[in-house]
Amino acid sequence: MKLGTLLNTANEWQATRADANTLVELAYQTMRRRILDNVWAPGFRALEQELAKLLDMSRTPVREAMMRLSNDGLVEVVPRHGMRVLPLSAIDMAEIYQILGALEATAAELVAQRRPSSKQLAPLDEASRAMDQALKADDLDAWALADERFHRHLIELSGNKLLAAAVYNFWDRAHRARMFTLRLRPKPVNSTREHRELVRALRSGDVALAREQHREHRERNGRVLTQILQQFQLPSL
Amino acid sequence: MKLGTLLNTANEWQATRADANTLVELAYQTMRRRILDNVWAPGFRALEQELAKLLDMSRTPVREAMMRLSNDGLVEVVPRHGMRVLPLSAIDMAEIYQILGALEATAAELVAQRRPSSKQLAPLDEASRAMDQALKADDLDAWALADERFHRHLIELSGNKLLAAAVYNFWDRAHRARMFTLRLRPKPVNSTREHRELVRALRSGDVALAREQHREHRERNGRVLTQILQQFQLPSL
DNA sequence: TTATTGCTTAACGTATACATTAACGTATTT
DNA sequence: AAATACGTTAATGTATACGTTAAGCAATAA
Repeated sequence: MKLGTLLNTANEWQATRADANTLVELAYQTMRRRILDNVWAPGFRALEQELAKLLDMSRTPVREAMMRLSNDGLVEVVPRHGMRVLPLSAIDMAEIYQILGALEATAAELVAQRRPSSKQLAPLDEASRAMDQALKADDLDAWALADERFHRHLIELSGNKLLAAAVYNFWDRAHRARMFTLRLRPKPVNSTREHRELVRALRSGDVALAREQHREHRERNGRVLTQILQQFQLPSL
Repeated sequence: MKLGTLLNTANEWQATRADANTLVELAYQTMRRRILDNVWAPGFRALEQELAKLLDMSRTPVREAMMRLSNDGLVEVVPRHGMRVLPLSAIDMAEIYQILGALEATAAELVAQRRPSSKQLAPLDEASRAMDQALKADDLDAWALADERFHRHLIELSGNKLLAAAVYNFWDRAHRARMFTLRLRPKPVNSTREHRELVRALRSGDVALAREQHREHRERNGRVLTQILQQFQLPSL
């Protein structure tokens, strides 16, 4: 309780976002989810008015939500053509994974610098185990969830809030492509090993190693994804 | 004509932002400039209505502009207290420079990978020369401009547009602190040398060296800045 | 047939009216 | 005197009306 209070006073404005029962928030979350879940596939178009009717509100909150999605890089808004869910080109994916490589590697470095306790690293181990299990059970969705859990916890451990926010933003952009290619690429049998190696580097406080390991991890990831996108000629994924 | 048309169809929406004579754009640019130039210092507060009157427009475009500034991390919007220009804590600065270190180092790496021609690197040399000159003339403002030119060109050379956009965003956030500390810190006599060394690494295509050099360059930068902020106890800069 | 011009109208940008919320002061109670 | 409850009101959130713009089409001229 005490802790919660303290955290809230620190940045209460963030709280006003996620939960706030404002219509803008509702519109934003709804539309974002539909895009990420590919219910509104890339190329999907809609006008302010239609969306307003669909969401049962007026154009104003829809507009604001559209602006936020546009800022997130999920849609583009063209003056008389409404909003259009952006396709994800292979080029975009390559760019995004370069960025993620840079940011997450830095996060790993920061974690290693902090000499994390075993307790702090436990969730990473847990996630690694879950990934293994999911892979054995051939449950790729569970694998993806555990993978995300691993990376999310790593980012949080870095302590750099702005970095975390930036990373999450780029994750969002890549999310659809990741899900789409999940079943098209070779089984991620090496991923778990790479994660375990990273944890070892973190535990030993080997800053440079942690950084490089994660950098390469993400770079490999990006290459695989990009190649698949190109292979499948998914011009408008 | 033909050419223009073709270019427009490619990404006309980008054009609609920078120039578009829309009131939102006007409000956004005006307010952003005032914040970056410290006309509206950190802690400055204003209500939608006041701003609307000030900018001679209605609340609607002001609202949208405020939202964009909030997304940029320049202001926060608290429901019944209007907009408040955010202070820049030493912690924020440290976080930002960690991010910039990661992103710009990756940019340097990408440039080195591309084996840039002398012609492509020329603007970097020019900027370095201008920095030297400015330093000799004791013109810190000119120095800062040349420094920014150098870094901007480097980023552009990387070819990663998303990375560039991300970097520019974080530059904006750090801008006020940079300007503020420009005259409080020791003269950046080493900066030019560091830039020249980086250019050498780029020219020779030494990917790892380029990356590390830029990383450390930004990290030193960040440390200096952060220390000054702490020293001067600028709790609400 | 093809290019150009003007008209129609859908969509949006902006203003404004209205509803909702919470901050603040006041009064009442203990 | 302190605390709490309540009403007032300022500020925001949302809806809607209105004027402007440009996309698309049709008609006309080359």
